[in-house]
Amino acid sequence: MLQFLPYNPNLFDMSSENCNNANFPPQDSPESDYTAEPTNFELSDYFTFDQWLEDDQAATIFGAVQNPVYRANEVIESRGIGGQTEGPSNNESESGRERKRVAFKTKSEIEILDDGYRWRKYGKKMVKNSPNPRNYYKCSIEGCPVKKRVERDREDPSYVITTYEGLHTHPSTT
DNA sequence: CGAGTTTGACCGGCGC
DNA sequence: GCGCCGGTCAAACTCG
Repeated sequence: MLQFLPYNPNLFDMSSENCNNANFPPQDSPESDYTAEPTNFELSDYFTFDQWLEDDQAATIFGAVQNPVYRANEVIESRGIGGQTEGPSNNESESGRERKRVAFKTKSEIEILDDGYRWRKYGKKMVKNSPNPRNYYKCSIEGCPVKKRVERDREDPSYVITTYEGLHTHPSTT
């Protein structure tokens, strides 16, 4: 069962050795590090989460969280999927990179948050069981495979759910 | 004119 | 096989 973790800036401290620590981010919240007890958190159907991202590649994605906009909007939930290798030539080849997926749920009036990258919208769909459309974006940098989905929380439209997939092959544009 | 957006069409996976 | 659904494509369009 997943847990709701109160926002803790240390969670996103990518500059420290935390990135190489197997316990990063913490699986079990140390009592003193959080302002509230973790509570059960029921995910929407939109995402399935298996495990925390553990390697420093996560920093590429989590870098978005270090952006002031995200901090201001209080990241309340973030988890990643361990990538699955696909196709005949599996992992470690430069073309068949491991896929990573990370979702953020942020309280925000606007849906297009500045996360340091440029995005090109390529699709919009109404999804079942939600009154809100889902928007699809690709990173504008040529050759960069990163995509993201943006939609409003079906239960609380004041929240925006952003899902990143893939790893940037370039530094952020800001 | 180039870059980004809009929007209906198209496609593949999945359950029946 | 068929229909549903989520994801992507691409032509037309908008904007600076």
